[in-house]
Amino acid sequence: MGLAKTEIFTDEQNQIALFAKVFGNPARVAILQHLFKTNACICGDLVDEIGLAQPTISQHLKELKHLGLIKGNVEGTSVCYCIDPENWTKMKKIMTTFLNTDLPDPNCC
Amino acid sequence: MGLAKTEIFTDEQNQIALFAKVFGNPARVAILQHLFKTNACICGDLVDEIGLAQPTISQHLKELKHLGLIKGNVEGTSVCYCIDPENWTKMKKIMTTFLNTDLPDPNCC
DNA sequence: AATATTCATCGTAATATTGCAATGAAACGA
DNA sequence: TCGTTTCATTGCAATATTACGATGAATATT
Repeated sequence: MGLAKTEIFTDEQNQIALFAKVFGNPARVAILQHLFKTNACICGDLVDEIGLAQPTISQHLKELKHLGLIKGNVEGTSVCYCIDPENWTKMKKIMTTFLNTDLPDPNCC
Repeated sequence: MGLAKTEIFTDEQNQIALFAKVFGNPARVAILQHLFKTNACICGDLVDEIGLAQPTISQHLKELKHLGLIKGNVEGTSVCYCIDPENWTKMKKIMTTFLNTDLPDPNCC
């Protein structure tokens, strides 16, 4: 297997899982945090900042881009990546709705 | 590989990744949502609610429990699972802090 | 005591993920 | 034009994940 049975879940549940999965690797978290911190767009600086090989960073960027959380612009030989504000906001809404579900009364177990 | 290089990241980044990873499967999202919805604790009802085999559900519950997000109480032959409010709140704080990072000025790329 | 119920654990097959070296492709400078 | 820089892509090895059948352990029911 190694493959989730997405058919039996709601679109919302699958979407939450997809977003969460992309945050499930510290390298991608670090990339996003760096993109936030530098505000300006960063390209291969990420390879220096984070201690991973260039193909590895490139692959993580690809996944973040595929989900729409970042976008990349070519600038000469280098590529400039940055957060996609609209999609980030959409994602945030979905995730926080899930996380903010009201806690049940503690008189449970 | 198949293994993230956790040594080169901060504790915060690794913790975010760990929490996110557990939400990265729709079955676990569905389990948590059901635990929230029913308020009362649920055991093997999850197997009926969600369309997965009992060992599969049991394994997902184990992972959620291992992270501390839920706890289980034995009640006769059945086991009662519920959200752990304190740890859920702690997790929520960490995740929302990450998600709520201020968006950079859009004059980027 | 014998059986049934409920859940955990083990073992396994199929697939996914992670990271890297090697190699391409595109744009720039000398 | 030729080499350099920057990034993407490919191919691979190691490991992780997902789901399930078979089985085990514990409690309840008869």
